[in-house]
Amino acid sequence: MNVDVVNMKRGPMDRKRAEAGAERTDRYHHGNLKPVLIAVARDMLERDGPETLSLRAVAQGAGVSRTAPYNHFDDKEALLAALAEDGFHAFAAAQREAAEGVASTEARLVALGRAYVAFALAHPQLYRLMYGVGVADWCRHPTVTEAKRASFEPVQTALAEHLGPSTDAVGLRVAAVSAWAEVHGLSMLLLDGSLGPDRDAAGGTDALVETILVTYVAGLRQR
Amino acid sequence: MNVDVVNMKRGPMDRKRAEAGAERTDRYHHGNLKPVLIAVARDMLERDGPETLSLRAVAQGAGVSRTAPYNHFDDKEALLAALAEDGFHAFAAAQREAAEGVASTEARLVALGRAYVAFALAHPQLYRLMYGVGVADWCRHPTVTEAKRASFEPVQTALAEHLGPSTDAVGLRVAAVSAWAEVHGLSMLLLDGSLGPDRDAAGGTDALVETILVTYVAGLRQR
DNA sequence: TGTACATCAGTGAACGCGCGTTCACTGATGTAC
DNA sequence: TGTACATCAGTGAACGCGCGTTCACTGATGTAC
Repeated sequence: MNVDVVNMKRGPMDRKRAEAGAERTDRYHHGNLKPVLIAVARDMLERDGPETLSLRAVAQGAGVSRTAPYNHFDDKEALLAALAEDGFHAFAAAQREAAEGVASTEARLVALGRAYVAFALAHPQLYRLMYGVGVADWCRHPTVTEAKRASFEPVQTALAEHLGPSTDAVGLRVAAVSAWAEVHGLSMLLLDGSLGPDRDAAGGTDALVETILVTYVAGLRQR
Repeated sequence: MNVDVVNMKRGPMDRKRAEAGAERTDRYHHGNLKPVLIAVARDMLERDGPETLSLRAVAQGAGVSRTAPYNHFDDKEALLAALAEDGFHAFAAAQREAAEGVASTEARLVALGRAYVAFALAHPQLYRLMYGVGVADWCRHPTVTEAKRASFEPVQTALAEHLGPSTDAVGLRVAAVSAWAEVHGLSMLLLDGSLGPDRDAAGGTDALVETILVTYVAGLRQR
């Protein structure tokens, strides 16, 4: 929990106008509620999962009345959408960072895969939300879909380089879907506990992931 | 909806003891409630998804009081577990059927993958439930875990044959996890709508799946 | 064959809960003059 | 600089709902004698 952020409210802080960088928050108008709601929701999401996250609990966690969030989000789904969108942006940043400065395309693809699974394992419930668990549809929130699409540019670039210009657009797209399926499937199986015994048998999660990624990438050229 | 099954109850049927094969059901003791609950729940699951399936609605759908299900299931999760377990048995049967009589190991692996994705697409919400959506844990229901494990025997056998005796137990296990991740990831991405544009670009869902499977299996030998 | 009785598998009422959301409101803020 | 006023962003009460589950009960069944 972002206890610090939450406790800023109602604290015995100065009643003067905020200095630059030091917001006062113990007032009727919170002044900073939207990001606080998102931060609290993100923490609660990881604790409870998207299926049972409740808007009322988020409001309470932010120290605000149950209805205050409606000044910032149309409804509960809009808050979930904001979480998912932020999630894809953070994921995209992690992907870019993983690819940075890795010259060999094989090594870059493996690094991207490693970062992919690491992100899912670090934020399990956020990852599930990003892929639609607990939400009927992201259709009403095209910004989520767009953020998702954008987050795949690093791997698409790496794949295009790796496969070379002889691979046409459709072939590239199919290869990207296949790679996506591999890491997404592996992440989901790790998250839902399907691979309990296999993690140990293969010498730990990292080793299992590494072996699978290296083997997968090695198999890419032969087509 | 299994309307026939449901409507059997309270119908103007004979009040005599059931003849073989013709159950009378319009009586205080339903006599057939457990399988009817499961059938109704399966239909409602596909309509509503595991997140929002309600035990009360299932009871009502079976034409029975809200509390009647508690004579057959400890709680809601036990009913969901029964659905998931049945799901894995049906999945296992589909896998065995797909593998049957296909001599070449490459073709058999592709056929198993095709049947895998086809099962997920045919029963999207059941498939999601089988992989833990809407349920905290299958730990309390080891029969589900066992049914899941057993359903992977066909692909494990095929993989062992395909890779040959030079592959050790751990290598085989890792290869199985990788293949599982590929088809599971592909299925989930298809189900959650992530591949909307890609289905068309690749010439339809079947073509996309086929290309990915063939390419994946072709890459298996080179390691 | 008849009867007592334990057991099974239903019933309806009720408990207690948390949920998303609407509503009329009000305190605080910032701006125009 | 002071003041009127529109707007913003909170409040608390309430609505209406569906949920899982418990409880005391009762009708139906099947079995032992």
